[in-house]
This record gives sequence, C-alpha cells and structure tokens, in this order.
Amino acid sequence: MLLRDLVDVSTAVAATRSRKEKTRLLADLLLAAEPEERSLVAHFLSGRLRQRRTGLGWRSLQALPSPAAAPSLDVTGVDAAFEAMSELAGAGSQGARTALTAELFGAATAPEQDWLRSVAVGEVRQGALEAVVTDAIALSAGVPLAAVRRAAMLSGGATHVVDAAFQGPEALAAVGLTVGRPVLPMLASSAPDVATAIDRTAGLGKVFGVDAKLDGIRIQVHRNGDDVQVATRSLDDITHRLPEVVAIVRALPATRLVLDGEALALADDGRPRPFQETASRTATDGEGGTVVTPYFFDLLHLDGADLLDRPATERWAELERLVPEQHRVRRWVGTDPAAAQAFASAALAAGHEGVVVKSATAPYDAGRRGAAWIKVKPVHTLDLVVLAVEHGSGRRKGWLSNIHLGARDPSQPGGFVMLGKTFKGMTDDILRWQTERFGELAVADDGWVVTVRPEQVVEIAFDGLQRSTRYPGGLALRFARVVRYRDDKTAEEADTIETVRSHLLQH
DNA sequence: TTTACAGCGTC
DNA sequence: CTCGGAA
DNA sequence: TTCCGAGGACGCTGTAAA
Repeated sequence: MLLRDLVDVSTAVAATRSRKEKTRLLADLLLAAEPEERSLVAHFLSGRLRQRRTGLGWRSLQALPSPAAAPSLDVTGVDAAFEAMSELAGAGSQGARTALTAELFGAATAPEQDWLRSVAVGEVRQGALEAVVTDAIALSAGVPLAAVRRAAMLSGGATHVVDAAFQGPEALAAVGLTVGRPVLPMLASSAPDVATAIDRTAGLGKVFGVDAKLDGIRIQVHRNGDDVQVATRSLDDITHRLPEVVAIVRALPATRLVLDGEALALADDGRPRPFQETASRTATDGEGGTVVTPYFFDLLHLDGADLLDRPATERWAELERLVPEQHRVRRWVGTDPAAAQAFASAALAAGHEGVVVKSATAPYDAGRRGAAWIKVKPVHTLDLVVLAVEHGSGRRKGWLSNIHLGARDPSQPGGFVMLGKTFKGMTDDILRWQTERFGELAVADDGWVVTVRPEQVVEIAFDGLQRSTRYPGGLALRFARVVRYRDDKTAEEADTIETVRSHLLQH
C-alpha cells in the first residue's frame, strides 16, 4: 500500500468530526490493505509506529529536505526505515540517523512529510486513535466490536488482534489472557470526595471496597514457574530493574499467576518516600541504592484459572490467600460510608496519596476507565500570579493558553518566583477571556511566550509539591490546574512562597 | 573527561 | 497524570 | 459515557559538543 493512500485517509479523518465517518474511512483503508500489511496499517492509523523508540523527535525533524514531487513510498518501506533508525546506536549513530531521515523524508511528498513527522513525534492529530481504530477493525473485519475490544485489552492493544479479527469470531474468541503477555491495566475514574465515589460505584447500602492509593508506579507481574515478568502501566518490561519484586513474587505459593499492584520506595519507618525517588529507582537500569516494595491489589490469574470475569470480592479473597499482608495494598470492605471516610483519612495520615473506591461486584475490566474504580485524592489550592502566557497550538491556536505561575517572593527580583505552568481547567470561555486580558497586560512577545505585567491572580488547584531543580524556588506544582481567575484579589494579596512551603510541611 | 541536551517514560 | 469539548 | 487532545513535572540514558 502506498503511503499516500494512508496519508489521504488520515487527512480525511482529521477533516470530519463525525466519529462514525472516521470509523468508516479507517475501515475502508484496512480493507484496501494487503493482509500482511493490515497490522502495520492499523499501527499507523492509530498514530503510532511499530517501533517503541526511533531516536527521532521534534528537534531532529525541524530541518527537512525538499519534498518529492510525486508519491512513491509504501507503508512497508516506511516501517523498514523506522526500524533501521530504531536499531542505530553508538558513536556516529546520530549522523546515520540524520542520513536515514533525509533519505526517507526526501522521498516523501509535502503532505507525506507532515504525516511522517507527526507520527514520529507521536502527534498525529486526526481525532481518532486506538479506540476508533478498534471500531474500524471490527467494522472492516465484520466481527462484533465487543469481541475485538476484549481481545485487544487482553493482548496489549488493538494492533495485536487485527489478524485474528480478519480470521473471524472464532479466532478472536480464542484470544484470552495469557500468562506472560501483559494485559492493559484497568483504570480508575475520579471523584472529589469519598461519599461521591461510593455513590457512583456502589450506591447506598451496598458493599464496596476502599484501597489505599499508593504513590508509586503501577506494576503488573506475571509468573510462570520460576519465570517472572514485571510490566509497567504502558506494558513496558522492567523486570530487570526490579529484582526484589521478582524475588517476592517467585516466593509466592503458586506457579502461574498474574498480579496487579503498585511499587514504591519506603522510608525506614515504612512511610512512602516522595514519588520522585520511586520514579528514579524504577527508571534506572540495574539495581540502585533504593529498594522498591510491591503492594498488590488484584489477582487476574491463578494456577490455570482466569479470574478477570469473577466479581471483585472473589478476586480479593484469592489474593488474600496467595499474597501475605505485607505485600497487599491496605483495603477496607464494608457498607458504612463513615467508616470508609475514616479509612481514607487514615490512609492520608499514613502518607498515601488518597484512596480508590471499588465496586465489590465488578469484573476486572482490562483497559477500561469506568465507574467500578474511583480514585479520591485531596486537592490543594493557592492564589498565584500569572507571570507569562504561551501561544496555544492545535485547537487552541489563536488563543493564549499555557500560563506561567508565580508565588510572591520579596527576595526575588521582580517580587515573584515561578512554580510551574498549566493549561488545564480552562474552558473556551476562559481561553477567550484570558487571551484578551493578557493581551492588555503584555510587555513582551517572543513569538511563543508572552511576558505580562504580574497583576492577574488565579486560583490554582494542585495535587502536591515536588522538588525542582528547574525553578528557582526549588519547588514545583504537581498537576496544577486553573480553578478560576480572581478579580477580587490584587497581586499583593496572592500567596507567598512561604505559604507554599507550609503546604509541603503538612504533607 | 565532562557537560548539555534530546528523547522517552513515569506520574 | 488532569481537564473540557464533542459524538 | 467514552474518547480525544491540550499540554504539566521529574529523572534516566545515550550521543554530541565542549
């Protein structure tokens, strides 16, 4: 299949907002592909390469050769080129990568170059990613969507099941949980408080569970005999980085199992260390000084029995039989909202991030973010001052979007210290308003960042503070988002860096 | 040999 | 990871 | 309800540049 055909479809998909129309366009292209190309085409249509890393990024794709006049590239050749780049390593590899890039992009027409750059940097914006492609796979193969979805979740993604889908419903149905092949993890939606979470997940009078929410990294552990694998949330294999987790799982009294949990670094007193320490340890090749401790909260398979479709209470019971308490997430089960709230407070007091309220009856819905699991985390707020704002891109082009946030700090030149940026929590109305407002306050514009007079106060919600080497205060906000602009406060009434530091002490 | 930076993954 | 818009 | 896309902070790794 010519790349041109794929790029044309991507352009058409981007041009319509109708999800059904997008699905139809994608399905038609899958049907037009040769059978051996279908999986690759599904990757490309999902906006992803088959290769996990190519070494290509925004920077290295800035300067490109002149585009070709006529299309000639085919999808298999493009995949081969990216594969070659992904295999480059060692001295001189950057030069070789540049040469391969020039060759590939030089053979591409202008629209093909645009698409190639987008897919390489992971920014294909066509209003359709894997979920819509999953619909398209079902439509083009003539099999039920639910069957494709389920197979995709259990095999780590839709692109893995394209061939099975085209073989028919029987082949799809045969795709099950396989020990040793990670499944997409079940996700949690969120609620502002425990009572709301209970209401949404169970309802009054029903049994539900409440898990402590640990601030570490998600791990999915598969064991087949002595063979143990550890996967991250995105199904990356990090087995070699976590030998202590491997040893713990290998010691469990079973031979075949799949566990879901969280791993984190602990202080000597057992309290969790800051997330950054866990992240550092789990991102490091080889054993570091920090030890990570696994805590499991679900069991998907045990010695030949798939537990995915069993109600949560049954999976929890099996988990309790298999895993000793010291490696299980703290869990409360009952019907009393007040007791649940007390458990949540205790979890916070123990240094955890919050809780996850869980349906007692729901199956393990791999890859889904539904009402069966609902996380609740406390929210902090500060009144900060906007120091600058960035021009938006994509659907925010033409608006001033990402704002730079400062706290009052008399010791700093200018009187403010920057704590981070945010683009979250802005409605289109707010975007319109702030575009006008910061236009009035602007004192400089380098084409990307507009510096403004520090006069506008904004109420910012955030999840916590982290140590920063980038920002002069040594602190940065985690998950900052706009709550509202405050026109009732002047910049002199905004929060100070000392107030911010006091938040750190509370935590 | 050391430093800077881009790419990539975690949340 | 969070949030708002849209189907 | 589900999906997408707007982009945040950090830290590790490998290569190029100093």
